[in-house]
Amino acid sequence: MPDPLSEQELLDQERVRREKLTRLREAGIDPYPPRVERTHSIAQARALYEQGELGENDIVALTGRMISRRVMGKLSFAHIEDGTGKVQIMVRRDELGAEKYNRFFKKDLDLGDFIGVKGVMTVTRTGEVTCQVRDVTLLAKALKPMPDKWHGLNDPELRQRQRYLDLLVNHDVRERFKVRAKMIRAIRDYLDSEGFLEVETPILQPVYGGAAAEPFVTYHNYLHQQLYLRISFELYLKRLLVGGYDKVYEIGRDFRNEGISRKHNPEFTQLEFYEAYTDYNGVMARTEEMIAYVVKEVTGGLVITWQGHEIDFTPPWPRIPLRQAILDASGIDYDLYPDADSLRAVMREQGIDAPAEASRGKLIDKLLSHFVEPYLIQPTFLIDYPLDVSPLAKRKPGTKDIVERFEGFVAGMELCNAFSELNDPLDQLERFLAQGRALEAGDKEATPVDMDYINALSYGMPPAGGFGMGIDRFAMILTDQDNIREVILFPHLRPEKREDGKSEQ
RNA sequence: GGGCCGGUAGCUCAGUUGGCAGAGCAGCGGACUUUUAAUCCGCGGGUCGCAGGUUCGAUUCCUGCCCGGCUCACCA
Repeated sequence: MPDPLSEQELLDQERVRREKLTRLREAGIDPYPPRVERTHSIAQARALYEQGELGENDIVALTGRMISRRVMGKLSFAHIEDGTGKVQIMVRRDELGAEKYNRFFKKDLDLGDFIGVKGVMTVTRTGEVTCQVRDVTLLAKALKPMPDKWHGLNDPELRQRQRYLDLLVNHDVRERFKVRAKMIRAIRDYLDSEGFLEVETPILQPVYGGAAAEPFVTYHNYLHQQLYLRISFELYLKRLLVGGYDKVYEIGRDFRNEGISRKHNPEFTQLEFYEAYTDYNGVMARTEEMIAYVVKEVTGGLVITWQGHEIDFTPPWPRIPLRQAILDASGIDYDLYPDADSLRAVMREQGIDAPAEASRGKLIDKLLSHFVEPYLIQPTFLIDYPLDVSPLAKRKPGTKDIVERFEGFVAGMELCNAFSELNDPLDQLERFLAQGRALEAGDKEATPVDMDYINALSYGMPPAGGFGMGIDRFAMILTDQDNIREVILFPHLRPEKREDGKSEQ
């Protein structure tokens, strides 16, 4: 890779900025001074001025990036921006001094530079709150030109790879991640106020489990131990129920070694909570309550717009048995096909892709994703799932192969997944063994047997309901985005290709 | 991996039915004391993704490749 700082590689505009840097240093000005004088954030200064608390004798020191400049001879206007907002500054030659104004302000400063200004707050003839500047200092020089001030940065690849530029220039992106943070804060507020304990469990796990996914594998050099990045928190959180906590939750990162798509990133943020002495019906009610609380906190109401759809989160949400939903949408009643082969046959008759190696549960899941999921725009619970794809869920009484499980769908996406937790250690062991056999038979998403978890269950786990939700997807819904990359600051990207064709990293 | 779309100045984009490569912003020089996408005058800036082919001539047409986006497949 060429040295990004070598003279050879400089663009014309970068070369000019380097020359300014040299001039500044020759004039005894440190372009990256260690100290900053600041009395107010921009938002504070504006607010105080508008409240009449900053008079014409109150000197403020403001800081920010210079994002626009309009030089009109002996008078100039510019805007500076910090993390709280932007404000216009007015710079007069006779207030700054001819030397400093003509050379320093007009020539050596560029758009993108961080500057400090001292002056008084005032309002211009056009009514804009403005800092009338007595002195200007350079806080940090920018050596590269900013993206287009009007059109911003559109190139999707640059926006993801150089997110700092995207954020710098695209204010809606900056706002989006504030909404995301607010959403997560509201989730914590809700769960904390309901008596849940926030915990942290291992990311590096000797045995992975709790979901159907391929893991990332890593290695501890000093223990000579193979480890996996977690694919879920589930088995650790339920150990905490055994330990005596009634309500626990964790918000953190899961890692799944799978494809990237509009709805998938290899590492993603998950919320899981577990609650003793309830079941999936209780969890459904709590889900509605929590989501409604968060939506209201973040947006102010319960109805939002997502990609042109009005979505109403007002509880209660419809609860539809999975079998019924698939029957209504596809005409296929999977109860009539008690094994994978017969179900596969009827699916293929209808021209639906039905892989030979898929289990009955996976085929049902295929029907769900094909016929049902894309159309569930309004919040909807599908309930009662096949047992063979739900190895940690409690069997529904009176059934053989149905479990008490629901998934919540919004905006055509699976948002959350929950069930009555299986707490029968012997049943759990049998299901683990079935998973283990599937894993050995080549199902890469099956999980291995976790004997310590069986051991924990053997000491007794209270009846409980558990819940998992993709935070990123929820953020997509609340920020009106249709690609998960837009709500992850640094989404996973394929390695950047160099000119010689070798990849970096 | 398949299909579709794209890659032209730092940024956002036009354009060439094959004939000197364009605009706005940004930059440089100048004018300008109430602008705010400031304005006005002047200037610089390009491997038109890469390679090959057709042609007197290719940024434009053809082939291959690279890179990216969307989508399908994959994916609980």
